[in-house]
Amino acid sequence: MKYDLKLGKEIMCPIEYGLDIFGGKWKSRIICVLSSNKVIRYNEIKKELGNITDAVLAAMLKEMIADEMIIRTQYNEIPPRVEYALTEKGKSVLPILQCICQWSREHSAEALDTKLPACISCDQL
Amino acid sequence: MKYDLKLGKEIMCPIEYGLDIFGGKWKSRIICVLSSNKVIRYNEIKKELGNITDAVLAAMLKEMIADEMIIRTQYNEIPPRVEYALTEKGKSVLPILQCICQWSREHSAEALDTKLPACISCDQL
DNA sequence: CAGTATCCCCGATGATACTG
DNA sequence: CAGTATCATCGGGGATACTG
Repeated sequence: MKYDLKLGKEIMCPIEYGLDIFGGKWKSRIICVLSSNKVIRYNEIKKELGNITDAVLAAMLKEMIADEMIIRTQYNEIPPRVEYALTEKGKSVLPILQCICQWSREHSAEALDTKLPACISCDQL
Repeated sequence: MKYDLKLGKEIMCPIEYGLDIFGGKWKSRIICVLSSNKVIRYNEIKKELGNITDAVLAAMLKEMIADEMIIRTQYNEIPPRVEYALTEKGKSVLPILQCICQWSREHSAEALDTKLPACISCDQL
């Protein structure tokens, strides 16, 4: 959901804003990965996420930069080096992700016959 | 995301489970509406949500029943009367929604030039 | 290495009509 | 009243190829 900052369109309810920030298939995972690495390079993120494509990863990172959830630091070397890290705003969602994670663990066992698997990313929260 | 209970497929990470439960465009709103009405009828939910269509509302309610987030009570009267209410599991996500709501209010002002609007549903949390 | 550029697919959501 | 049935749409996400 694009709430174009400049145009100030798409007035949204608070929960929508939150879900736009860390919802979707990848953003929460990216936050998790960044949370356990002070700084991390593009290809390391990609490796940790396993099966994300470049197009999607690049798009997610771009949105998250615009949302001020992460910062991108580019070193003009050859080969290029770019590092990503959580901003303070980014770090501030970690407790929420932990809450969701804990809630899910507590309530999924009843619903699913199986327990939720350990999650490489969430478990490092 | 359908994690068919019977087939037990789609093993997911905890955060995914949570986002499946209350993520998406409508579920969190439905939970909010139900949280401020002990019981509420189908058309009342629809009215409160404003612009949801029957097809989508019915689908959401069905999923949420399957997830054991809400209960449906049907009275065999004419005209039909059906009431919905949050289960204990459903109520247990309210603190999380509140967290998200509060976090959004605290952090959106910087990003958006405008404050997030009061939200009929969230504000009753 | 860290991405862009394209093209494509599918599932979530919406519109509309109909019914027990 | 409380839905179901169909069809249409839209965009998030994916596949692949290419590049400074």
